[in-house]
Amino acid sequence: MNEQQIPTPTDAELEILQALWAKYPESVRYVNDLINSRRNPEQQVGYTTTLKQMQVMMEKGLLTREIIERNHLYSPAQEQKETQAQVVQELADLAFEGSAYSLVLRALGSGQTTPEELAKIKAFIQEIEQQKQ
Amino acid sequence: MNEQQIPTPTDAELEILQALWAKYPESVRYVNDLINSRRNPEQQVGYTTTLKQMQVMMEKGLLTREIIERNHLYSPAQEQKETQAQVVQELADLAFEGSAYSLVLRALGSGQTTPEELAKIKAFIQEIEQQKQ
DNA sequence: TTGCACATACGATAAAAATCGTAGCACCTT
DNA sequence: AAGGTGCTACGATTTTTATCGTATGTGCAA
Repeated sequence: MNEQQIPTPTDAELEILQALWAKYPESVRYVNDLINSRRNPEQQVGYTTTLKQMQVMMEKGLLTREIIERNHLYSPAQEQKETQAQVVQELADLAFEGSAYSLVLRALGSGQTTPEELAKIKAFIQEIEQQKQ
Repeated sequence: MNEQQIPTPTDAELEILQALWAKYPESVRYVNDLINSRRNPEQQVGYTTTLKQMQVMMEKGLLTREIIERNHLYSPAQEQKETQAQVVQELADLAFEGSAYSLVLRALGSGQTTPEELAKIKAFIQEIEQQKQ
């Protein structure tokens, strides 16, 4: 029985994945430091917490591990874009009646996108439209 | 001390909100039925579960309630678009390094958007660009 | 007026997610 | 060789989220 299916990550797991997508393979120490550098002083998380989290993630199939000269180095099991597609789909189902379209509209509506980004998005849409025909 | 801040909804709470955005004010029964109609037979949820959930949501400030002729009718406390903007932002932070832009790209990349929707998105971007200058 | 049929309130429990404490091992430094 | 430093393993606990059982109330139909 090949356990093919990878569960979609929880919030804390996404935080860890984000650290690893930026650079991998990497150590627990690296991930823990990076995470804490982005958190308020009040909600820093202990090293063993991150360690345990990553061990669990390995069991779930979210991470892989290699041991090089006694160092444990972890990597994401899926590519960033796969996981991202997964979580976007999930959010669309949960809060946008399954429509990626209205999710996009909402994201654009936030006004946080720069003119350059808007231009790139338009270009990307052009591309898709080209392909489709 | 005016408790202004509304917490971002959990998954189960979003499911309930989605039911109410479609039509409100409405009863617990309505919400429970609608939710179950969208779920597999195995994971149907009991009436009291939904009831409890909605009572908690009221305490959190996510829902409001009015009592009309002994019927308890609930409504979302926030507009749909506000909550949606909130959860999109949260997901962007968690899985897209805070960038709504790359979230949009990923959502578009899923290939689930129809040509019509793509056209509308382009039009919407035009609008934003107009406003900005 | 008895007793369903349905509704709410609320405590309890279950399940899932997140955090931490402690033990134990290896290596370095003195 | 003794102690310090830094790591992993792993059980336990805490916190949050989700689900449910039971008690109780009210109107309506037989």
